[in-house]
Amino acid sequence: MAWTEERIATLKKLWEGGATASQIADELGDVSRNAVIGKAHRLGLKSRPSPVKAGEAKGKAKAKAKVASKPVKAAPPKPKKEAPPKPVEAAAEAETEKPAAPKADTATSNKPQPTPNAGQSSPKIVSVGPGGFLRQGPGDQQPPIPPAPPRRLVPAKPSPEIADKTSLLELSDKVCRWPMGHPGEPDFHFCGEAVNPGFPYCVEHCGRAFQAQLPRGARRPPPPLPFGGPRVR
DNA sequence: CCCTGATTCGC
DNA sequence: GCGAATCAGG
Repeated sequence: MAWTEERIATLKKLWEGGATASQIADELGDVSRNAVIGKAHRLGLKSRPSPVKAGEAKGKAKAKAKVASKPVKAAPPKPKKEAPPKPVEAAAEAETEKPAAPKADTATSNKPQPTPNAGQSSPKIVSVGPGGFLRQGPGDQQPPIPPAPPRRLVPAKPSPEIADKTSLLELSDKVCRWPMGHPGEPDFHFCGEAVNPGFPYCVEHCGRAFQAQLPRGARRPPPPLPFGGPRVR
């Protein structure tokens, strides 16, 4: 199966949405986990919680004589490139909104909701309130954790309600990208609320994704994040 | 063992 | 460019 534009778009969004390579591969179908990873890297997306340390790049590309096609391969000393000390700060993302929107994606950004669809929400997916938990299963993936929470959260008006499920193909800069459920499930979707200006999530999910740094003595006891969130000490 | 992503390298 | 094989950490 070739990598069509759609498949690539799906791969990107699922990858950025926090889905694992296996989940993405399963979602796309007809591709292996390795294919997904390889494609993701070729696309330039990479570096998400990787179990493997980036320390040494295993120069052990030993003799892979398995396929035994090229018997003699002159292996000149490969210059190992050493990454210069580069401070990791993807933090500034929260403020600067970059209009790097896919080509055929921006068209769906402005969609009216003629169907209120009241009382029709999926029973399995609940909107968690502050302090609530949303664990659907052990294999569930994490929402992207913010690298650097802003000091203050800007208040914004909560939208009345957007009952329509937002598919990953309908994501845009304007809607909340918080994943609901997990990829692969039929009703997996994204929040789709109007975003808190300057943030990738709506107001409610900003409250889950970002933890305000409160002055001493006014700390919040339980972090609302399921797990894996930045620990407040 | 299972899982994960990273990397290499023959194709 | 693609992805199986392989590696390495959890």
